[in-house]
Amino acid sequence: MTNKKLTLQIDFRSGLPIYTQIVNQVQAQVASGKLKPDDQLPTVRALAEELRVNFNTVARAYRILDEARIISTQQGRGTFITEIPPPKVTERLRRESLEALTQRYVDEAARLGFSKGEIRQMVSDQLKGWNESGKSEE
Amino acid sequence: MTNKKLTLQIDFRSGLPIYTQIVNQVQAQVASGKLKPDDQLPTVRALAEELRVNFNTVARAYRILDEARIISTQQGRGTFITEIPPPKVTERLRRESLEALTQRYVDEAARLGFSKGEIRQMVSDQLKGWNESGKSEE
DNA sequence: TCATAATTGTACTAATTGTATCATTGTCAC
DNA sequence: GTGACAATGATACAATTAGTACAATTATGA
Repeated sequence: MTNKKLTLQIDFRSGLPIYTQIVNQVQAQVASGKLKPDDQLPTVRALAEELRVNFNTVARAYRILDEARIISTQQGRGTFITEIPPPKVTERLRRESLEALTQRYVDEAARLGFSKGEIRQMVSDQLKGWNESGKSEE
Repeated sequence: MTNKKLTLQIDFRSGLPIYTQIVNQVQAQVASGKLKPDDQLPTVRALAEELRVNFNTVARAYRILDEARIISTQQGRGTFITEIPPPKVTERLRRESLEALTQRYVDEAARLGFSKGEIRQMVSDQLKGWNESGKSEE
């Protein structure tokens, strides 16, 4: 399912900024599994109209969620839920997830005619230029 | 062989514009030798239908490839892979293709919280169970 | 041969979507 | 009251994809 209704309840008198409420509720729905990876969120304008707020407010919420890697916004395309970073999944699921991702990569590289050696070398090179701890939490 | 099937994998949510994905993959297949000089690519409309995108999106990709002298588009005739570019260029394209593909993979794995060691290990494992011969299967 | 249709890429425009910048409003400390 | 700051809104912009009309080439058939 790519497109979700995304039912949000905005309380205009709660004192909480609207964009914060949007952030919180989207976050909650992702956490609860109501929103799943690759689900497409409403456009900033559509959601804004539904909530009767300015679309910049929605955009602001989306930007915060994007920076938090919860969603991925793409100009001209739309906004999508990213894959859940596995914090609490089992080790087995974690492994399977990496396995699937890697298999897609290797298959694709093979399809493009690259050899084992080339692939191994390139992965090695890319990993070299990457500071392990820096999960880019800046 | 004049006409190729041109199997492309478009990921509509990868963040990369569709036309960019087409460019990258054609480029990679040319570099890898999977597509050879004088091979005819699908028409913009045919490829567009297959990929379920607008034909202008394919046309845009073709135009970029044309400007890069990788393909030659001829109004009313079709689109063809150009003569062999200098080996220097092919080698560069080849490397760039794999580099881009690998970077996407590593970035994604990193984003999901996997460590360098885990990634390296998984790639190594996947490569092990793969018989090298599959280089140019047709 | 010539006329005409079909095929193929091109050009221009429109629609959809998110982004950037600045203005307005409202609240709170002083 | 005044100034500072945060939240929201208004406006213009940029990126991507789609729609429509057209031009060049090739195929077809009288």
